[in-house]
Amino acid sequence: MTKRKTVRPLVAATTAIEREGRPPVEAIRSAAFQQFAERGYPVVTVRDIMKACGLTQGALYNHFRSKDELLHDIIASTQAELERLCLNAVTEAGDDPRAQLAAFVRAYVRRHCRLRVEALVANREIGWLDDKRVAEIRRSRRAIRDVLVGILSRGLERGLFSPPTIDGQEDLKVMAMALLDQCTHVSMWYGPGGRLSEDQMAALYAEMALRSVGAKSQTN
Amino acid sequence: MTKRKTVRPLVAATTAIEREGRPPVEAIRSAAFQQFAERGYPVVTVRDIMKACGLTQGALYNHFRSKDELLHDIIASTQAELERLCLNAVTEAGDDPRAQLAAFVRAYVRRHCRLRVEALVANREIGWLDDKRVAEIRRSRRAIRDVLVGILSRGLERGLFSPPTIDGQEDLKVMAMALLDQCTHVSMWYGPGGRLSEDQMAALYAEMALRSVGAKSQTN
DNA sequence: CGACGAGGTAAACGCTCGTTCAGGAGCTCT
DNA sequence: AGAGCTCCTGAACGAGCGTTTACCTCGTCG
Repeated sequence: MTKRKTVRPLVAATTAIEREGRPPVEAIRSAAFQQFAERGYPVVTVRDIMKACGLTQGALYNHFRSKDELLHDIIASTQAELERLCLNAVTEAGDDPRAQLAAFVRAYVRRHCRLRVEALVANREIGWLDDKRVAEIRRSRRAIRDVLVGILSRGLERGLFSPPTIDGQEDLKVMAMALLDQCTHVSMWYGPGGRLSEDQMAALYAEMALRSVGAKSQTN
Repeated sequence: MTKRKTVRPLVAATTAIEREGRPPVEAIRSAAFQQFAERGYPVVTVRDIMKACGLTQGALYNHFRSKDELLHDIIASTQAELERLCLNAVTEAGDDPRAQLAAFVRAYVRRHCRLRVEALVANREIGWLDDKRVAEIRRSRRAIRDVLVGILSRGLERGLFSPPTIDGQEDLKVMAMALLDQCTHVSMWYGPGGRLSEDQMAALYAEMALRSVGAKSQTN
């Protein structure tokens, strides 16, 4: 078999010819999102992206310095918005770590259901960026994880959580990673075809998280 | 920037020049595993793989029909072994669904810690295979998920689990996916550098799973 | 009206890819 | 010794890649 012509979508996504009066930069960004999500950064060509929004290869370089920079542009904006969303959810949830954890998970899951294409790309394609940019994204991911670790450790201090222990000691970082993995990868399989709505998914995952960390009852 | 020369590893992995007396097919398989895990299937070239085991490009085609078939070969064998491992763990765990769930999760997590390179490739690179082969792998994944669903539903029948409900009803498939996502993606970040051993990871994840599904106590 | 710049086209460049193939080295058999 | 294998080499192939370039087509404004 020689070079593959068409690759099956890595995840289902709506296909549509882009650009209905939108400024071309936006059309390119959105077409790139679709294509990267469906088939993965390295196999999507500049020609593919530009054809999807009715332009030709060369026109990309009127708007972005390179294919790499296009990827960075869409990943970085998505990631920044996710970080902001998580922080907001927690600060608006009041003082109780149980409410904070539930709010965090709900917001995080809802977003990964609704914007699964964007989430998918941001999570899967970082590796193609150069070192400095990858470091920037990873900092943001660590920040999100640390928000979660913070919630867990406050809940533990106040005796509201009793998470599993290993040799009598908790490992909050690992627990936070486990919870995040669970919520993040909803974007790999959740689709409008499923039985559960976004809100139902959010509620289910929040409940599982509360149980995992042994949250004392009487909660929101 | 033109075509990228070197890409940062997507995940840390030991690098070593392969082939110490092993038959070349084995050396190729193992070199391919390393490289696919570190940098991803589409950007790893046939030349890369063969250089890593001290041969030249052309020699690949004495052992595999194509680069595609090499990928299929290593993914399929890994996946088959995972399926077998999961079934074994459950049947050896006796009759109690709580013990079955714990045994399943322990085996699954331990394996994804120990063989994280293999797990990573099998999970991330399926998309590059052709339709028939991808269907085969997905069947195996579904089978594993259904083992988990079976455990949950037996536990529910016997009143040993009380999982979260959505509008008064459980969704065992979604719960099973959530648990599997959590355990699978350990392979993305777990490393020998971490505080927890494989067994400790397995124990922690098993405990989280039992709590998530509301397993009644007196267990293991 | 004519200059100008923004933003498009399509050919071309240099490179790398997966794969093929003619040739050769090193075995084991007879 | 030499035929017949198994396996490897290294050049070659056609194709596709990201990017550059020369040119074209507008709408705007002095």
